[in-house]
Amino acid sequence: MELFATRGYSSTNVEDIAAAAGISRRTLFRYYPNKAAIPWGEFSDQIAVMREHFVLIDDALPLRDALSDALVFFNTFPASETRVHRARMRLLLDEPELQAHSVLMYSDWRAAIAEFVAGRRGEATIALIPLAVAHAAQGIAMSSYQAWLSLPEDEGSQEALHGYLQKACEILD
Amino acid sequence: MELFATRGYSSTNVEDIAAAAGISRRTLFRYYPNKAAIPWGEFSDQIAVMREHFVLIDDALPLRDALSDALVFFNTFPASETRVHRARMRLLLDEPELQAHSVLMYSDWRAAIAEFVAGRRGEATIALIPLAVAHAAQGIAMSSYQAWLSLPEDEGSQEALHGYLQKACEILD
DNA sequence: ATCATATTGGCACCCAGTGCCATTTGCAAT
DNA sequence: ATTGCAAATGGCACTGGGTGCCAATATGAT
Repeated sequence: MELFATRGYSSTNVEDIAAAAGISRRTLFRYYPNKAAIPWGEFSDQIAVMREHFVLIDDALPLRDALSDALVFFNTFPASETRVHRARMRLLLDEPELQAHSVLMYSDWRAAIAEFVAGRRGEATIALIPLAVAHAAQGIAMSSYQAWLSLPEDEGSQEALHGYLQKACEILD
Repeated sequence: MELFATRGYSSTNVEDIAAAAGISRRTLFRYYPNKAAIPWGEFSDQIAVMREHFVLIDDALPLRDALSDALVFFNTFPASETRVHRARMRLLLDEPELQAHSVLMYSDWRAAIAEFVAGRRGEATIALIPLAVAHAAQGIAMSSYQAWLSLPEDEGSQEALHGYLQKACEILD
């Protein structure tokens, strides 16, 4: 992340990242499937946490509100990490190659959403509406982050992000 | 498209595509910014058509219905092209690298949607809700295509696709 | 026919990603 | 401590996408 922050993503080659990490290039590619996965870090591990959260949600809560809660929950982090989180998300949203890979990185995340929606509606996970809602949820997250990151650094609190997420959820029926 | 269909996307190298097109590799990269852009073809040209369509939409029509109409309109094609269209879309949705690039390819398309939504709401194009709706619209399109492509070939009519698009639009408020 | 300009192609190069195999490391059993 | 084995690591060579540079070729107006 330091290298990316100083030199930019595209002009930092994997060779240098490996050197900075004290491992060989070959070994780096055993930990990360590709360069784009590096700034995403441990993202996929967090999905399990979101899945657990879905189990606890009250069945009486309308779907839209449940999703809103889940999005807020998933995007909650220690306040002390706000700055680094903003830096990482800015990188992920600004760099075209990383933006492209987001759809793959979010794949399991969307599956978790689709699973929840499907359960609510008594449909298959791969049914039209669950898939569409999952995609829309990703869109809500991405546009909320875009709005949040365009805020000046000192206004980019976690609460502001949560506000955007809740607001953007209003596009759902 | 023939090469991709027979050998698959990833095991077709640009060298062979250029040879099949009767041009050099170097020249190919002057027409397409990268390999992934090749199967997308003239996609970006079609966005202007969608923009024109938005101008003609009745202001009284609720936003959701207007978007539904626009999606149906944008995904209308001569019935004779159904098979090739399905083949191309299957390629675009199945191949991970192409899936990843879809978010970049759809970028201008989303901008057109956001612009329309922003106009309706009297907001900026880059405001939260227009961006979120645009992302959601892309999700609606993608999940509709996924559903459509999982239909047996002889049931995958254009009307079926339009039905999915309209149905998926119901997730919007 | 001439000349300016745009298009093309060839070449060399950088970099991401991978298969293969040798080497090293960590760790268990004795 | 020593042996032995499996996992992790590193080196190397190779494929393939993408680009800068410059020469060659085609295009089209005068």
